[in-house]
Amino acid sequence: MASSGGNTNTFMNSFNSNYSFSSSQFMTSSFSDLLSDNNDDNNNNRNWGFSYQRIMNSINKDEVPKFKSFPPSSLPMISSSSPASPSSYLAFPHSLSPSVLLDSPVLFNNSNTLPSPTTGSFGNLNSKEDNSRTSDFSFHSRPATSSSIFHSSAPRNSLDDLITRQQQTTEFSTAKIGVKSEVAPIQSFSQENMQNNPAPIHYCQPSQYVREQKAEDGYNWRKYGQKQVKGSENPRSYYKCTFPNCPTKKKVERNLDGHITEIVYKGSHNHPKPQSTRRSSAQSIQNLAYSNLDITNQPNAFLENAQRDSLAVTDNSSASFGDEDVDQGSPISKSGENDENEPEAKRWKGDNENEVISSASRTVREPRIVVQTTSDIDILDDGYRWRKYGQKVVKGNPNPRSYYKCTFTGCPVRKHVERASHDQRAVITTYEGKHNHDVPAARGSGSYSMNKPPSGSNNNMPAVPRPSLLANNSNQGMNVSNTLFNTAQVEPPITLQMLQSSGSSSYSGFGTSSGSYMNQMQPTNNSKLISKEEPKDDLFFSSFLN
DNA sequence: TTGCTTTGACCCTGA
DNA sequence: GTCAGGGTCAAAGCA
Repeated sequence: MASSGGNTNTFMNSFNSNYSFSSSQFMTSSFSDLLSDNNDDNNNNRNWGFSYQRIMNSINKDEVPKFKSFPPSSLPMISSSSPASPSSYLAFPHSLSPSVLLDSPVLFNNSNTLPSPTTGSFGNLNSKEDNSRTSDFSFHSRPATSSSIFHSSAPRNSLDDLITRQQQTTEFSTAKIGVKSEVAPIQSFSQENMQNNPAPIHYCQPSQYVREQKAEDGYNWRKYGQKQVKGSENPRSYYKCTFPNCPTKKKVERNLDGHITEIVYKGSHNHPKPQSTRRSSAQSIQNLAYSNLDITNQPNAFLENAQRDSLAVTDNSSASFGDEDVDQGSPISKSGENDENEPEAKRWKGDNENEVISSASRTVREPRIVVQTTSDIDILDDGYRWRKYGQKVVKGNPNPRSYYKCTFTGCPVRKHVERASHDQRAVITTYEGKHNHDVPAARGSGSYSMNKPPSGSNNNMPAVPRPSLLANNSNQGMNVSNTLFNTAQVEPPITLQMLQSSGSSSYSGFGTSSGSYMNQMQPTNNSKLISKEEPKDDLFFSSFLN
């Protein structure tokens, strides 16, 4: 954290996204063991699940493993055929039937599952994949997806409960934070890890992957282009929804192994999810998890569910869903409308904006799933509304710096966000100026005002709408974290790590200031999603510790 | 034959 | 005005 003179406050936040655990381990170890079970991988700056690879690579090839070396956590789809990073899998013992888990409303608590923003669903479980999973079932301890899927607030119990919670932890760890070496991860995986401890991995060739991925979210996509984006080894594929006149597109980045490292959705489907024969046997995760959250047809319902259930909305939820929701008064349904209201070029501008914003999230979640916003106004993490007015790669830092202005009329505050050159996991948010207004209230949520700092409080920093969990956070930390969170896509579930850390000072960065875990936990999508979640989690963890 | 992927070229935008 | 980069087009090839 640093101050750059005047009203400029620079904050740095560092986090580590590499936390996951083996279910097998989980099954045989106590949680305390899991908590204390460190893994050297954790010290390797593992950023699988980090689609920000290009930046990473450009930063320090020696320090930052490439995707080649560390397959990112993979798809948002729970598919054995998906070449998800081994590390991203949560293998279940034979004794624990996958089908049971899948069928368990507990495991996939629909209230907390979050579908792909635009598709309203996540991965599918193809029948053939089911076969492969019968003996070795694995879950993606995935980011947006997994988090969404496993992020449950409903009361649970027994094994499923544990698994679910553990999954939450996994997911959260993977997705969120950064505790890097300061905190012993429950277990961190890496490709090396997996090589040493071969686990059931179901790889498929990239091409195959692509094909299968087509229907993973329940929609049919046509690939219309592929590009090698600069600074990244990962080719980016462009897909269009094949439904006539459907404007939805998505960009998918895969690493060389074919693992999806990033998915960016643009627009929303204007049609029901096509019935697919492929989604059969085991039912797709999306069906299981989002049976009542199909935003495709009921976009508003999605957000409502998300809010009601304190769901973690995927990444740019704030920039996409949240953004659209808040900015335009009506939730998700706006996304598509937005597309129509803005010229294509501008929409893409907005997309880029999201790209930038979400880029940071790549460090914490992989792959990130972004619903492209069509608005060029973002409500970033801190509750204020920002308009991106520029982006630039400044000297000394290969990472692009996104520039934002507060959209409040007459407000001079600006900020820029960039990833630290020395540590791709560190995000630097620099604020300039003072807000001359209160935090704008989010439409329909009132969460902003609720979390708004008392008037007269230090207004240097954008007020951060964060509830109790953030009580210990400094504004500075919040700012940073907000940024991170905003990019994180998902409101992270509280994890065991958090529990552990909350009561231990050893967990540096947790609940403290910048770089704190707590900070990063702040939902990107603002308080609207966290308001109800907190109490639950508090109770949840309390009970868990007991 | 159909539908999809691949891939090089072109277009657009922003620096 | 130039250049770089991302997004899209569309022909060719494949299953």
